Amino acid sequence: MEASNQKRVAAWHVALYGLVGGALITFLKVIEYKHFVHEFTSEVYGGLVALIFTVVGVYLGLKWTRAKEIVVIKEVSVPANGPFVLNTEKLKELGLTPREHEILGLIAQGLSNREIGEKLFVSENTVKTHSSRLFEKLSVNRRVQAVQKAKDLGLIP
Amino acid sequence: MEASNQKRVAAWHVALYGLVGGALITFLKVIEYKHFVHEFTSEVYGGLVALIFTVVGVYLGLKWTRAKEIVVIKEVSVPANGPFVLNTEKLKELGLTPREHEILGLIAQGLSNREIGEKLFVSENTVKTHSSRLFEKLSVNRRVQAVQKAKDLGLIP
DNA sequence: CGCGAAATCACCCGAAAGAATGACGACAAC
DNA sequence: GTTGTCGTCATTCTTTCGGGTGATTTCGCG
Repeated sequence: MEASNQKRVAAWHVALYGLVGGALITFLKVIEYKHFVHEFTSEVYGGLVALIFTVVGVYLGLKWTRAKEIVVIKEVSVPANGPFVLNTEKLKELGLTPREHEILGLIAQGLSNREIGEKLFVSENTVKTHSSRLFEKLSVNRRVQAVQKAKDLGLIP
Repeated sequence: MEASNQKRVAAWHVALYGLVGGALITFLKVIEYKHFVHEFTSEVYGGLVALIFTVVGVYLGLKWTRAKEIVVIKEVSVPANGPFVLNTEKLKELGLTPREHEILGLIAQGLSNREIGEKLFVSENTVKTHSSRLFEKLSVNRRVQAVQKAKDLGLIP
């Protein structure tokens, strides 16, 4: 869509250029028949034509490349919601072990300790131990708070 | 640094343009003295000059704006981070009462039932009743699940 | 080899949460 | 006036959580 649009614009400008050129040639012919050119030297005449067409050329060049400028956009965003990048620094800073981090993710999915235990093939008691240490490291005392804080810190999606 | 560099380039091109223009005028004078122009009509002569200077103009226009392209870059980001709009339809669809919705928000903030009761000046039992009905309407049975689902549905920020 | 970190599991206990049920007052709608 | 919804509160009971303590195994590092 972008490319075809550009092509259409270019074609339009070419046509415009042809029309302007034709009009100018006609104009030259007219002033010639009116003996306008005989009052000046061919030097001045050539200079006039050169000036006019240079202006036209520069104008067209600007016009064309102006369309190019728009296309040259560049992404420079930061706060956006990317696919999610884990905050490894915070992870280390808090001293979360891989297992604790894993369980944190499962807690965030709304699973109970028992369900987590079944999913990981460990006892519910083990899950409770992990989550306890997890809460301690996150300085929270409820799982909802843990989830909220973990999301803020970029530990979970 | 970027700006001064651009200025220097522009000045250079202006000078170049002047030199080329002078050279062409000299060229025209030479061919005139050699009776070159007398072999053609002034139309053809003007057309030639027009063609040459148009090409020069377009070239210069492209050259100038090509430098501009680099300047135009940056900007444009697509964070799509809306401030949060409440999904009123889902709210009605689920039949959540204002009170239930309010408590849902407090649950999402990690508050316990008791804390919510104190905040709203009602008994903890009332909070439990509300949250029970809330879970029923959301088809969940744990508060973390409720928070997760509510966020997905756009019921809370 | 000893030492520490990590993971595992167990037991206890109190608090919180969840499910179920019943009840009462206010208020709008029919 | 009857009906229905909403908010309020209570009681009972079960499950889940969270905190605390202790123990075992495994693994890597010095």
